[in-house]
Amino acid sequence: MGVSERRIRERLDTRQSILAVARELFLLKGFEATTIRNIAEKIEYSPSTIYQHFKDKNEIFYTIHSEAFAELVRYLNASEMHKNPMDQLIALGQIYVQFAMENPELYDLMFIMEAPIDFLNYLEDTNWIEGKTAFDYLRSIIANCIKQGLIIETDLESLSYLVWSTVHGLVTISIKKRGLRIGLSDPDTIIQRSFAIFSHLLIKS
Amino acid sequence: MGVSERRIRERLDTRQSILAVARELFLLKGFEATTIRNIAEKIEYSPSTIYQHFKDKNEIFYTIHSEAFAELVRYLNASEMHKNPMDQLIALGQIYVQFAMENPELYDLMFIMEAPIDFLNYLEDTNWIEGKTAFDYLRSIIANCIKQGLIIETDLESLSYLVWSTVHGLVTISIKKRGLRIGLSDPDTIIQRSFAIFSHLLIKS
DNA sequence: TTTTTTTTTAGAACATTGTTCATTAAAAAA
DNA sequence: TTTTTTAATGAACAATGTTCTAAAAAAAAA
Repeated sequence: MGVSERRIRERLDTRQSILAVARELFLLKGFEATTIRNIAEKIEYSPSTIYQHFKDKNEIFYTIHSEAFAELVRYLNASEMHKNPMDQLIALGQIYVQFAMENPELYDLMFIMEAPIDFLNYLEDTNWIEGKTAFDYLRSIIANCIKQGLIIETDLESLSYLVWSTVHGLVTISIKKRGLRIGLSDPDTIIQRSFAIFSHLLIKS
Repeated sequence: MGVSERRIRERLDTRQSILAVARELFLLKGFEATTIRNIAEKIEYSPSTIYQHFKDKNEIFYTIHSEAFAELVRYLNASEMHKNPMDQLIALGQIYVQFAMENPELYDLMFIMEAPIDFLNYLEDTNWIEGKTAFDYLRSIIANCIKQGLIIETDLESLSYLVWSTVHGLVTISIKKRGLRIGLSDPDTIIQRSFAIFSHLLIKS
C-alpha cells in the first residue's frame, strides 16, 4: 500500500509551500514583517500547523538561508569557464557582487542576519557547512593563483579572508544604505570601480 | 526667575537618562530586547513619558548612533599623531578595526542596523552627516597619500570606498559571526593578518 | 492665598507578535 | 465497525510599540 508514501509526500508538499511562501513574503517585506500568521494564511492552514514542520521562525529562515547558499554556489561555479585562476578569481568576485546586489534581502539573510546563526547554535553542529563550502571554494582558487605566481605569496587563509571581506564590505555598505547620502556615485558604479582597483592591487606586477 | 531654565534642565536630564539607560540595555541585550517598558522601568517613569522625548524607538537609537559616531571620530583623530599620510591611513584603519571589535553592538548600530537609517528617512535631511564626515576624513588622508606618491594614483572616491569597504568587511564578517565554524583562526588574528596584507598591497612599490 | 492655566505623568487600551497546549477532526489500521 | 494514530485547529499567553484620555503637579495669574 502506497498510503504512507503519499502521506510523506503530502507532508513534504506543505513543508515546501511554507518555505515558498515564507521566502516570497520575506523578499517582499523583510524578516520582521513576515509573520507566522501571514504565512499560515497564504497556505490556508492555521498558524499552529507551521510548528509541526518547523521548530520556530528561525528554523524556517535557516532553511531558506541554506537554499540560498546552494543557489549562490551554483552561480559561483560558472567561474570555472575560465582557465586562468586569476580570471576565475575575478569572475568569482563579479558573480558574488552581482548575486548580492540582485538579491540584497537574501544576501542579508545569508551573511548578516541573526536568525540562521541562532538556529545553527541551537543545533549542535560544529560546522557551518554552507559558509565553509563557499569559503573553501574561494580559497582553492586563490591557492591556484599563488601556485601559478599570479598573486604575491602570502598566508592563504588571511588572503582569502581579505578577498572575501573586501567584496562583502563593498556590497554590504550599499545594501545597508550606508553609501547613500554621503555624496557618492551610485552604488553599482562605485562598487565596480572599487572592485577594479582591488583586482589591480591583487595582481602581481 | 530661573524657573523655566530649571525646567528645561530637568527635561534634558530625563532625556539624557533615557539615552543612558537605552544605551546600557542595548549594549547588554541588543536592540530587540531593549524595550520601551524596560527603559521606562529603569528610569522610574511610565512608558508613555518616553514618547514625550522621542518620537519612537528609532529616534532613541538614531541619537545613540549619532553619539557613537562622535566617539569614533574622536578616536580616529588620534591618527594625526603621525606625520606621514600613509602611517596616518594605516593608523586610521587600525583604530577603526579596534573600535568595531571592542564595540560590536555600537558598530552594528552605526553601520548595519536599520533603525537609525529609518529615522533618517523620516527626517527629510538630505545628508547623513555622521557618515559623510567620517568618510570625508578618510578621503582626505588618502588624497594626501596619493599626492605624495605613496599610493597608486586612481580615482580618489573609489579608492576611499574600497578602503572603507575592506575594513568594514573584515570586522562585519566577524561581528555577524560568519567567520566562526568555517575552520578559521580566531577573529582578531585573522583580521590583523588580512589587514597587514591589504596595507602592503596599497603601498606603492 | 486662591483660582486658572499649562505642563507633565500615568494608566488603560489596541493591534500585533511568536509560541504553546488541549481539543477536535480526519484518516488509517484492526 | 471500532480503535488507534496522525493532523489540524482555536483559544490562550505573555510581550511588544504606540496612542489617547484622564489625572496630577507645577507654574502663572488673579
